[in-house]
Amino acid sequence: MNDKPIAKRARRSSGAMTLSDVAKLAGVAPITASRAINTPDLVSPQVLLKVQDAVLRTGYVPNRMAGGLASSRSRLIAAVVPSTVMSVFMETVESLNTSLFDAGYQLMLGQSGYSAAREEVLLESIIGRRPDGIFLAGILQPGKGRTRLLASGIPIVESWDLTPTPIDMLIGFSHSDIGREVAQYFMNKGRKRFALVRAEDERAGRRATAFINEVAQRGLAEVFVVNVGASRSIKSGREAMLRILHEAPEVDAVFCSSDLLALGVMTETKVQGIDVPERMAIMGFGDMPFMADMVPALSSVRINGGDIGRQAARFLMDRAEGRTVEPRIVDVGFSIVVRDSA
Amino acid sequence: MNDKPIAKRARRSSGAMTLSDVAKLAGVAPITASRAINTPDLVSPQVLLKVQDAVLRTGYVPNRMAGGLASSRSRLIAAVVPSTVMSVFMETVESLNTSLFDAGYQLMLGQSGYSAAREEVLLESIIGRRPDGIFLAGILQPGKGRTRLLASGIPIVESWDLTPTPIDMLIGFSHSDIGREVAQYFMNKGRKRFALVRAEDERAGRRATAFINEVAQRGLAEVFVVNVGASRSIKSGREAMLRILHEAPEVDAVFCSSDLLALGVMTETKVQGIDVPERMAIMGFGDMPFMADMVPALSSVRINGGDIGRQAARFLMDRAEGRTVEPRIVDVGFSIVVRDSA
DNA sequence: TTGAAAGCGCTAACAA
DNA sequence: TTGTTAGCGCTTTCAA
Repeated sequence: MNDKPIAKRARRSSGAMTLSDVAKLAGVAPITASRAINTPDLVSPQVLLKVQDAVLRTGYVPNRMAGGLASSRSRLIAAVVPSTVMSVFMETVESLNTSLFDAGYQLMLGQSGYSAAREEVLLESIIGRRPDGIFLAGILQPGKGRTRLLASGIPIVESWDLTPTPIDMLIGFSHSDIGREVAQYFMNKGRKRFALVRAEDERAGRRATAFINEVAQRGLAEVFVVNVGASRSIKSGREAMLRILHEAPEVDAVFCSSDLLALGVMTETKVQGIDVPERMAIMGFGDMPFMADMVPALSSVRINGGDIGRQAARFLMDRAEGRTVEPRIVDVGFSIVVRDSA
Repeated sequence: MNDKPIAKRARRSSGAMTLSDVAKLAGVAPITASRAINTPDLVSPQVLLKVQDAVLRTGYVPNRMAGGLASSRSRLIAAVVPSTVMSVFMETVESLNTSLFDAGYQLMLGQSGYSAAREEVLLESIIGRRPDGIFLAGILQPGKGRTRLLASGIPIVESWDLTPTPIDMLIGFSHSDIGREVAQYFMNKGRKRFALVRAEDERAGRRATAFINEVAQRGLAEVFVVNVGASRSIKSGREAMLRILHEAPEVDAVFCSSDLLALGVMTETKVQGIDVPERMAIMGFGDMPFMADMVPALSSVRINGGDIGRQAARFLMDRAEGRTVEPRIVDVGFSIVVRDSA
C-alpha cells in the first residue's frame, strides 16, 4: 500500500502531515501552531480555535523525534529488566509505565536476559535514543556500561537493592535484612533445622548468607542449601524438596529465593504427604499475586513493586524537568506476609 | 575578541558528542564518518580505522532521534498489550523484543489496560514516535484508533485472533475452534455435564459460545456458565467452583478461560475433596509455564506465544525494510495439552 | 571513495 | 501575542 515517492527532485518528506501544514491551514506561523498545541495559554483564543480545527481536519500527529531533537527532551524513559515473563519486576514496570504515560512520557523496555554482554549493548542502544531517564531493575556493577551511563548524564534510578554508591538515584531494600528477619521469624516459631532453596543470583545469595549467619549465631545446626542454578521453576522447587527430604530429613523450615520455587517445594510436600506447616514451614520471596489463594496459602516476603515504580517515575520526571530530587536513596523496605505455609 | 558585528545566538546543543566531533577528530567530513559507522563497506580501510578510533576516544553514541528524523526510519517497534503482569501475552512480547533487538530495533511498550479510551490516547502517542511497526495483542475494533492507524501507513501486526479484515497483517488462531475442540475432547472422554468458568472478555466469549454450541449439537444438557467478570484470579476460580458444586453438582468437566482460573478451580476441588480428573475434569487456557508441574498437572490449551512474537518481528522488519510480506494472515493454531487434570 | 549542500520536522532564542 | 531565524544531529541527494 505504501507508494514510494517517484519525484525527480530530492523530496524526502515522510508524507505525513507536519506542523507547517497545520499552520498554513490555520493561517499562522508554524511556531504559533506549535504554541497552540503545546502551550495553549500563550496563544489567543481565536488562534487556538483555528489551530485546533486545523489539527482535527488534517489528522496531524506531532513528530516526537523532531520535537525531541529540537528540544533535547525525548519524553522517553527506558526500563531494563532481566526478563518479562513471570518476573517479579513486572509489577514495577507496570506501575512505572502507568505513571509515566499519565504524565505524557513513554516507556522503552529492554531485556538484559541475565547476560552482562547483552546488557552492555542494550545500554548503548538505549543511550542512543537519548531517553530522559533510565530505570534499572537492580544495581549496575562497575564496568563499561556503568561508566557510559555515568558519562551520558541521563537521570538513572537503580532499584531492588541498597548500596551507598548508586550511579544516581536508588529505590531499594536490604536483602541481608530479609535473610536475617526470615531466619529470626522461623526461629521464634520454634523451628530448629533449616534449608535454603535458592537460584544462582547475587541478591538471593546475600539473603542466603544473612539467613545462614543468623542461624549460626543462635548456635543451631548448619543450614542445608540447595542451589537450583538459573532454573527458577516449580519443577526445580520440587526436585529441591526431594533432595532435602533425602539428604536432610530433619529440616523443618525452608526459605526459597522465589515464590515459584516455594510453590514447587510446597507441591512436593503435598505429594510426599508432609504436613505444611506442622512438619514443614515454607517461605517464598516476591509474593506473587496469587500466592494468597493457594492451599495452603503461601507465606512470602512482600516487596511493594508498585510503589517502587511510582517513586521511580516521580524521581525520573522530576529530574527530567529540572527539579532536584531529595533524598536520592530510598529504602522501601519489605514485609513478611504470614499465611498458612509458615 | 569578537570581530563579527552580528552577535552569536546562544547554542542549544545537548552537550553530548556528535558525529561532527568524531569527524573532526578523524579528519574527515561528517558524512564520511557516518558511512564509516553505518556502512563500513563503502569506506576505505584507513578512513574506517581513523573513525573507529575517534569513536572510541570520544565515547560517541549516535543520536537516533536525529538519525530517525533524517532517514524517516526510527528503528523502533511499538507493542500494545492490555497488561504486563501475569499476562499470557508476555511470552510473545519477550520473543518479539529479543528478535527485534538482535536486528537492531528497539521496543516501546504500551499498556491499554482494557480501556478503549486509554487505548486511543496510547495509539496516538505511539504514532507520534513514528515507529517502523506496531504490534497489537489482539484485533483493533473499528473506531478512531483503527482509522488513525490505517491512515498512518505504519506496518501493523494484529494478533491472537482471526479476522478476514485485519488492518494490515495478522498472526492468530481461531477461538471458536478452540471452544469446539475442547468440547469434543471432553465428550470423547465420556464427560456428560459441563461448566464454563470465564472472564468478561470478547475472545473468551467466542470460545464459550463455540463450546456451548458443540455440546448442544450432541444433545447434552445445557452448559453451566460462571462469568467472573474482570477478575482473572485464582480466587475467582475457587469461588466459581464453589458455585458449580452448589448449583450444578452433576457437572463433571470444567473449561476455564485462563490457567489462573483453572488453578483456582483445581485448588477448590482439592479443598472439597473432589477427585481430579476422575470426578471432575479441568482444562485451562494459555498453558502458563508452570502448569505442567502442578499436582495434578493442569491440562490446558497451548498457544505458541513465542512463535507469534518471532513471526511478528519478521513481518514488521520485512515491511520496515521495504520487503513485501506474504501471506499477510497466518493461523498459528493451538494445541490441547493433555495432562493429569483432564 | 569522498564531500558539499540541503533538508527531516520541530522548538529555543530573540525581536517586534 | 505573534513571528523570524537558526539550529537540534543526522542522512539523502547530487557531484566530484
